[in-house]
Amino acid sequence: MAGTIKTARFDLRQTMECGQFFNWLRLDHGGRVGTPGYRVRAHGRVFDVRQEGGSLVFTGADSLFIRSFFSLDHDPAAIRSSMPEDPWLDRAYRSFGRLRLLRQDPWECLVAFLLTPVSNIPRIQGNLLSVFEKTGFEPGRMKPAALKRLGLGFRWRFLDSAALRVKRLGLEDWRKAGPEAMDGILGTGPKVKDCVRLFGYGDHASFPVDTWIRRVLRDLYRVKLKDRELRLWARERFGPWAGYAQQWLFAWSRTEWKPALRHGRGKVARDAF
DNA sequence: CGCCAGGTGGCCC
DNA sequence: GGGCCACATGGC
Repeated sequence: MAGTIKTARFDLRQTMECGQFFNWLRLDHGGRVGTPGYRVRAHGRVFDVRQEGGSLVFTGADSLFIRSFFSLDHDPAAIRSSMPEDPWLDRAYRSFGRLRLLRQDPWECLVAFLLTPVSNIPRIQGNLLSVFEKTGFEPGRMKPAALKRLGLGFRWRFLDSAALRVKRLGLEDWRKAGPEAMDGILGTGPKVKDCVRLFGYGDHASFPVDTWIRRVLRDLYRVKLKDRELRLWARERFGPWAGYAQQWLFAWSRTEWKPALRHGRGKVARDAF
């Protein structure tokens, strides 16, 4: 299974590396000209994909799956237009407006985001790879003793709790039960749940508030609200596609705002932008 | 080599 | 409900 799909306003690298999804490896392209490719593990499959100009080139999956996984039916320009005028959003959109929110599998997505609390993206990615190699993401193979040896820190308990819960229902029924099936699983606070709603269940109005989004809204938008209200404020402001705004702002703040903060002797927080 | 990291749960008041 | 704090390690 291989193929090519023409795309518009799509950037594979932004999509893979913006922080919504961790289950990929960059393929060494041996010095060839062109964008680096990725080996992707998602929905229990493995496929390779790279971008050549306006086209997505893939092997190991069929085009229907690729269209769905990469949300090629979404229209970023229309999504941006559905939101209000906003200089900060403009900035973020200018840099990351070609990413697409992926359609991830809810269970794989939950496993990944249970590894995120007080961690960092390189580590999350490494941890996720270890978990896959050890368990194949099968709840039945997620034994405490095995999880403890993977360098997950305190997060091994979260996976253990999730695996226990899912084993009780069965993976298929658990998936079909929707986001409420996360209730009672250790480690699923508001942030993790919002991420799984957004990235795993396709709830595009969801707006996860993490440390970077919190800073952006506080220091740049000058919104002084608690996290709980911030989520609603953002949903209200950005509308049914608020999840895209979240991802644009998140990716931008980490890659462009954060470095400027570090070099700015502490005071460029807002005015320099 | 300290500091910090896509938070959360369990206390205390 | 709000304000602490430990949580277990690795990345930089």
